[in-house]
Amino acid sequence: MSQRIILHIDMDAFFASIEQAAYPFLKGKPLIVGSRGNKYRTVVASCSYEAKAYGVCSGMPTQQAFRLCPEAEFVSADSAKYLLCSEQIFDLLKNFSKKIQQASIDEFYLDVSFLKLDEAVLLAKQIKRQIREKFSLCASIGIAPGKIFAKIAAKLSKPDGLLCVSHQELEDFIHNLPVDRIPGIGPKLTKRLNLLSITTGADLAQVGLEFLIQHFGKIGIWLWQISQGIDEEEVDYWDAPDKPPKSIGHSYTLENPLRSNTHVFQWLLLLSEMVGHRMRQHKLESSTCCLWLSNYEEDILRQKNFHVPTNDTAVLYQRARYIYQMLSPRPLCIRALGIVAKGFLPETVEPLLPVDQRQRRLLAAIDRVNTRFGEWTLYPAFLLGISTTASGRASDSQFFTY
DNA sequence: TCTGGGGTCCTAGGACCC
DNA sequence: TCTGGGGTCCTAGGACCC
Repeated sequence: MSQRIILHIDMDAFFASIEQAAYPFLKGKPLIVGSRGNKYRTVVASCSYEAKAYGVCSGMPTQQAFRLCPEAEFVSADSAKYLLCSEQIFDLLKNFSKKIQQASIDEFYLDVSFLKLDEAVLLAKQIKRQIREKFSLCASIGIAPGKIFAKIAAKLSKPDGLLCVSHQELEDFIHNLPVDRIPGIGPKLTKRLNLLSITTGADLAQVGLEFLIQHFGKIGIWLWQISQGIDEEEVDYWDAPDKPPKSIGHSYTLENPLRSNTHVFQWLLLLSEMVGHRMRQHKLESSTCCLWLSNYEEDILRQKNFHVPTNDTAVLYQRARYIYQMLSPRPLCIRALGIVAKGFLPETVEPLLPVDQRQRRLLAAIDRVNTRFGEWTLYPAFLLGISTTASGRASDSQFFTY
């Protein structure tokens, strides 16, 4: 049987590089891209290599990042722009294989098993060149006989790298790999492995399957497979239907903590509308509502199955509010809150009751207005007075309530 | 001035039913 | 009437990823 050849294309400093390409004055400068809102109250979504040189990295609180690099430029993330660019890169990659899969906004897999290995290396060089010419962006590419090994190779080759691991080289590659470089092994698992004197792929291979199952259960099987170079997960065809999401949620960390129920209810309605709107876009209804709250001491997560699926903002809101009111004790002060919907079913074709049919038409009309004239053109009157960058709303005077 | 926001998958205990 | 075993669902929580 011929060996598989998988390419993992991993964009370098994706968001920051797009901003540098769009605004040339940012080129060559340390740049931090964070989420919308106060630039000192967020985390680094992406940063340029000039910023990385100061020790800045993704996921770091921006406060810490600015301490390391006070002269860094800051740009609020523009996810629509990054998504568009990601789609264009995906379109470009479709030219090279029918088996191509988007792994995240800035990562793609390409199965080119129909090529010889040296041809695959030439193709990878061609892809890098085309991405540079068309988008002024750098991509790192890993080539290996399995998806996870290609991904590791791409990460190791950064920035602007190309690393090919042949079938013959795979065993050495894995044996020399520190376990914390394997995607799926995070800080906790690394610590547990290290306590058992397992620090490399060679150690994983040496302790054997039985030992790994004994200590890690199902994850142990997966760890052993990695140590043996086994990864048979397929790359999807590019025209495979999109998998529906398993959950849809929104959360928001507040500038000032909430201390009154009225304010909590306003936020729950806002979040219900955000979640409901996205479910309606996906034509999904959910039966399980999950409420997440954080005060300064702990996170509280409560979910409840309501059996009757819905994507109606008002019903979602009632459910979130119900879960909130059932909390005992209820936190007196809330710094962040969120709602997640899960347990999806496809939207019912047409509700049976006239009252539900009217509500469905009303929601659809509101969604159409907001799609055409901008988010939050129409919104519930109960939200008057909430000022938030989370919703993307400007001032109330430009909008209409219902 | 000290940690965002969106997800996925897995595990484990309790309730409930047969 | 009591007890036990097995399966499934619900819920909470942990770990990880980008």
